Amino acid sequence: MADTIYKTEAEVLDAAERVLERSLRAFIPESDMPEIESNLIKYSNNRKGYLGDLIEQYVFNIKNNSRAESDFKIAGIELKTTPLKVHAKKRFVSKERLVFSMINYEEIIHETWETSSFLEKNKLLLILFYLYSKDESLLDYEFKFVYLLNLLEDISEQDIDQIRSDWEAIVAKIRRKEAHLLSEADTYYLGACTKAKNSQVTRTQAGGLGIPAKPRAFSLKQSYLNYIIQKDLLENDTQTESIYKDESSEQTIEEVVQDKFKGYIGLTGEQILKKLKWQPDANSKNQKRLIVNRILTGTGSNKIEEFEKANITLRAVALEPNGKLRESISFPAFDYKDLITQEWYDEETGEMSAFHAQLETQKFLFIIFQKIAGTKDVVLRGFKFWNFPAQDMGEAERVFKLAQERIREGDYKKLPKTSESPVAHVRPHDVKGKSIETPQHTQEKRRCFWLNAKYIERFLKD
DNA sequence: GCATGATCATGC
DNA sequence: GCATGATCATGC
Repeated sequence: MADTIYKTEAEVLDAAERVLERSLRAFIPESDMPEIESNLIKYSNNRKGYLGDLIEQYVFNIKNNSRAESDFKIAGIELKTTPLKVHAKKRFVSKERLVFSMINYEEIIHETWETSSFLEKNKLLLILFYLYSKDESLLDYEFKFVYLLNLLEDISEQDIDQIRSDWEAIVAKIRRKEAHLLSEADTYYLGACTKAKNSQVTRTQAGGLGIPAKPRAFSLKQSYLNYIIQKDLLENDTQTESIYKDESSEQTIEEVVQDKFKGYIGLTGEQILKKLKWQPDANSKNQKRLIVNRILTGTGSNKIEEFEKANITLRAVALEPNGKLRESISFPAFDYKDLITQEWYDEETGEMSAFHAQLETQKFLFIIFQKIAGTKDVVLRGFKFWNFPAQDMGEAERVFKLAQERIREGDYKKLPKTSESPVAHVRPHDVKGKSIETPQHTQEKRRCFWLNAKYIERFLKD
């Protein structure tokens, strides 16, 4: 049967919407099943690519040929399939980032955003969201949403400006021959995520003599995709507040934050409260955090739309009067039995351990206060966007694996201490007296990974 | 002064 | 009620 030729977006969309609340199996004739079943066994390591191929063939009636061009040549649409998982409160969240084409380090340095191969290929996306289940054949994944997304028209101007700025930041790093230092958390909405069958694969970067770099692809961050799912597809009220003044603002996230804090840097806590004309209920311990929320949103809300989309975690830190940082930075408590099953990086699926994912994808916004000697007050010194540097990832991996080893041995007295690594350690993190079960069926207090105070301190200096 | 263990306050 | 971010307490 000849390929179907699609002439308009509407025709493609009509064809796509037939999959809603159904799975692929319903589209495949019985006679083709034996071959597909045997392919499924053969391709078990690359199931996602095969899912896309099957959709093109059986849902859209297009034979798989060159994938370099747009999937629907005439309509100019790029087809994407991406997994969802169930979430208790939000119904569905994205299981992964949305991955685009590979970054060609040697070619991309000659591009501009307007002429970029990224924009050329991906400005019009047809995204099929399916509900993933690890026990099911991919033929039985149920499709939940079909979304035709025109990047330049459907995404707000602010967000597309930010995406452009992200693209430019990634390319600038590649131009500096620092492709080996790229991290998904370098940028806000568009990221450069790793993409390789195994972690040994490397690519030559621009300039020829540079250090080999991991292959990476452009991706829309999982956090950004989640926002699209909640707002555009589920039409949930996200209950977040934008930090932008109005829709015509052309600033990046960093510029908006800069503007918000400008009038407050150098003031004491007391002066800031006066300026905000606001008094918190009690002299509570998280007063600094409440002040920061107030400065950013005006209302004190702590759910900021742009921070959720970009996976930015806000941390208020207090330097000592002498400029030292006393407190380390904590991560969520881990479960011992779960932790020893995690792989730092799963070569087959590309999945990361929780700690690795936090370091690779999370951006921090540190709001830096300094204690004033002899008083209880503080001064607002400034702020710093930061993400875990790629060159320290190996050390984080070492601490992670050390923790796993000691847990497997049941040696809870010897979990990695501050003195064992310049970067990270393991320490208790729990409310009083709360214990959980270990792999050895004993009870242990809950613990988590921390980034050493001394390690963070040097990034907070201006 | 620092490392390590322990706990508080808040919001979901 | 619990997880999370923030901070305190203790001992060397």
